[in-house]
Amino acid sequence: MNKNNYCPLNYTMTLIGTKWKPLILFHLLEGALRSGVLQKQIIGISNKMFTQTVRELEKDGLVIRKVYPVVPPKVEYTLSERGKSLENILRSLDEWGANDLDN
Amino acid sequence: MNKNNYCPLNYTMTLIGTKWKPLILFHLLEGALRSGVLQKQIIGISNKMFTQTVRELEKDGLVIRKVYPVVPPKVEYTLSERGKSLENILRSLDEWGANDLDN
DNA sequence: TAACTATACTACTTTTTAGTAAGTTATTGC
DNA sequence: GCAATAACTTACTAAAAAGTAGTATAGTTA
Repeated sequence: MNKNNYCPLNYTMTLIGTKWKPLILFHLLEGALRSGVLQKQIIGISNKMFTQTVRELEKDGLVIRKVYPVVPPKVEYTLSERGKSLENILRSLDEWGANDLDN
Repeated sequence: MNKNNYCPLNYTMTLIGTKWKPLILFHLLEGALRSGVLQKQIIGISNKMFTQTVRELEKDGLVIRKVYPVVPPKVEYTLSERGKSLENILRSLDEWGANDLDN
């Protein structure tokens, strides 16, 4: 238990509270995606941040990374069960933003 | 419309996606709080980050800052309607963290 | 008159996050 | 044998977020 965990909300934020994580998880809600396809959907992300972010999500058990041993490489990302359990939150965040933008 | 807004979720994250914002909003769900009381509830926050963060939340219209012209100063923070509309999200994030910590 | 109060501001430093640009891999198809 | 491919990886730089420590305020109370 680190010092950020006295409040569960804070713990949640350490897992998904960065610029790109929620966006990547959100795009994976629709199902598995090849690395390159997913990356193209995340407009504005650099190659470095994409790889770094999905790897962190993998390390935290929110996404599953499946590598096919072919050349050129093929890698697919899917949400884990733990990742899927964020679905309501991710959709709520998106909906809130959509409503708020309407004013 | 800036470049982060192509997805509403991303827009939401620019409003509340920092270390302390969700935590401060969460603690205000219970009602108005004096500045010092609120700050003491946010364990680990520095004085600077507290002031800076509530002021940003005020600027974004998520909290209301009420100043009483007395000495020593008295300042109260409340959620605005816009801030209150985040209630479900904030509680969901907290609940998700609580469940996840249980494994 | 000096300490105390609650709130905030400032300058400065450190830490974290993000971006750029180039290189690596191993096989295929020309 | 050389370019094209998809998915990284690395070194370096830049920008954003957060932390530390000190200062300001102006009435009230000892």
